[in-house]
Amino acid sequence: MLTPTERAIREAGLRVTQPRLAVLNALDAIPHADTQTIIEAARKTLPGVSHQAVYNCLDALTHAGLIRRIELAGSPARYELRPGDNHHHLVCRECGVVIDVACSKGVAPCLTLTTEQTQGFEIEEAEVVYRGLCPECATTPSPHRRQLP
Amino acid sequence: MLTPTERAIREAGLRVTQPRLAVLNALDAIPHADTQTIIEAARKTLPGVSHQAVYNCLDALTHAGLIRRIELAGSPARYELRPGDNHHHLVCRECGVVIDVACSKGVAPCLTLTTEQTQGFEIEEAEVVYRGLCPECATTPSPHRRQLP
DNA sequence: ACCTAATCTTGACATATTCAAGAAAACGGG
DNA sequence: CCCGTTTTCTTGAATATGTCAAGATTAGGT
Repeated sequence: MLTPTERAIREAGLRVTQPRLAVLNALDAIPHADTQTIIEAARKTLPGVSHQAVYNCLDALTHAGLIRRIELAGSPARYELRPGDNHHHLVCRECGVVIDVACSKGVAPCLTLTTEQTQGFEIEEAEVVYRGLCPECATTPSPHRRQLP
Repeated sequence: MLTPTERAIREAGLRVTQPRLAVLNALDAIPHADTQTIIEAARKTLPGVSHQAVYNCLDALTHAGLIRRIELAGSPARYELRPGDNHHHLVCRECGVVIDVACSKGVAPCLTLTTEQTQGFEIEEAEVVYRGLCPECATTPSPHRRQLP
């Protein structure tokens, strides 16, 4: 008998291994974790796992569609579970925190391009990132990151 | 008498320097150039310019709002001129080419979030990335990048 | 239990970016 | 036009993130 997580891995055509379970557990516990954080979290359940194994898992699980890679300016790659559900991200430009925001319109109307606009591209997905200040950074004067002097 | 480019640099509170002009010229000639490409292009007009100077310029000009940084999964940072005009990007997942696409709706309707959705964030901008295959990669069988075996 | 392919470990390597100290350049005032 | 102050650049090393490759181990079908 397989757990749902194990079943999902198998159904993606991948073998169920300790590093993969550790990575998925880490992502379940820490949404939008960056690579370093995932490595550290995975080592709590699987002490000696190599960083290379974690990179391999992240690549394999991303290609399999079980997780999704989020790349944001100025910080290492982050990953999240359940790429299928239709949501986007709010990113604080000061502290880098990422939170989910549901897409209010289902299939978002302005994310549909005309044939003329796509210029022959076959569009597969649209990704939206909202940038701004989180409540903490908006109220705190300045002692944060990446700000002009 | 200053050129428009020089005036823009001054009005941003920055000094007009050879490296900054070289970087802006490079970006004018090569839209969506990555850092390495910018360094090479800048050295055509200013032969010995250091990579560090180019990084400094890119940071300063980004903070000043004269250029915009675009970060895409798996490739180094890219930059573009005129961040103010309302457009988004189409990215080929095989060859990495980036092209502009105008936002068809002016102020895009679905990019407006409700107060409940923003959870206290002060949103400053929304960024949209469309991913897919460019015409060349869509018609060519496979000998490209980043594809599962 | 055995076999084979997939996956992991190890350690070096590659690439992108940042740090820090001194030298050079920009530009406002004399 | 030259000087002084401050910004910016050069140089060279360091850090961070991610990749490569060879051999050992493991998963899972038979």
